[in-house]
Amino acid sequence: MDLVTLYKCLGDPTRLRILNLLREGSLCVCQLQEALDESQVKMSKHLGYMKKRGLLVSERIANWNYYKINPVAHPMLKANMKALGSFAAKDDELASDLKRLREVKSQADCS
Amino acid sequence: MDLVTLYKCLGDPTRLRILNLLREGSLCVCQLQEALDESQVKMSKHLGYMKKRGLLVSERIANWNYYKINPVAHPMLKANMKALGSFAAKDDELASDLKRLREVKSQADCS
DNA sequence: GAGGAATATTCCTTTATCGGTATATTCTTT
DNA sequence: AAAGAATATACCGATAAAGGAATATTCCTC
Repeated sequence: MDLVTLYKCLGDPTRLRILNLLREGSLCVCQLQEALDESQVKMSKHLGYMKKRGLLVSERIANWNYYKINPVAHPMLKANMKALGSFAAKDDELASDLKRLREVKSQADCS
Repeated sequence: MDLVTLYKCLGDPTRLRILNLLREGSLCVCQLQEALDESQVKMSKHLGYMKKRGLLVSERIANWNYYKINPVAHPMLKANMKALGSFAAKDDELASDLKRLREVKSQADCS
């Protein structure tokens, strides 16, 4: 995966919000959808976009598709994800996304 | 300047090549143009794109317009520029861009 | 195998991006 | 003021992105 592709993936607000949540580990589409309060299509498309470019990997378990950051993705991704963490603390939207994710997770499991 | 905008700026091959050279400090359009062997319009447009978004600042001196990285740009930019440095050492194109820049600089001054 | 849930894909429209050609602007020099 | 150099802008065409609506796929359960 080349650097330009990596930055293109990062250069979209929805994808940044998704990646912010994926710092927490593997998540399925509906969890992301709920936490970000966005449409299913939008989620699926952005996840597909990043997977296609090697940023994410997915694993299907029953009806659910779990996405996570590709552990062998570009090293620059890890650095930016880490920086995103400290940025998220100061950013209202990213912070409340995380908060909502925790609520979503604490509710009934996807299964 | 927001994070998404920053990443959009980084998500283009020509702009990454420009930024790689601007790590060396302030450069005028014709120096960049020569070092990257690209058209004047292309250079000017990408520089304008980044300036408009707060990534670069410029200073006109006589006929020449010198661009440099905005010292007060997003902190994430600095981190990525630094990382770009180590990446450039391994990347053929970025490395030869730097080489050519040094040739350009060693030649007659712009003035 | 029929129905339902989770997800992906197709089609469409709108908007952004990129690069080129041609032209304009700005500044310097004569 | 005219010419030339360095740079910017306007306009155009091609391509990519982004999101919505509708539909398809996949897998589970009954």
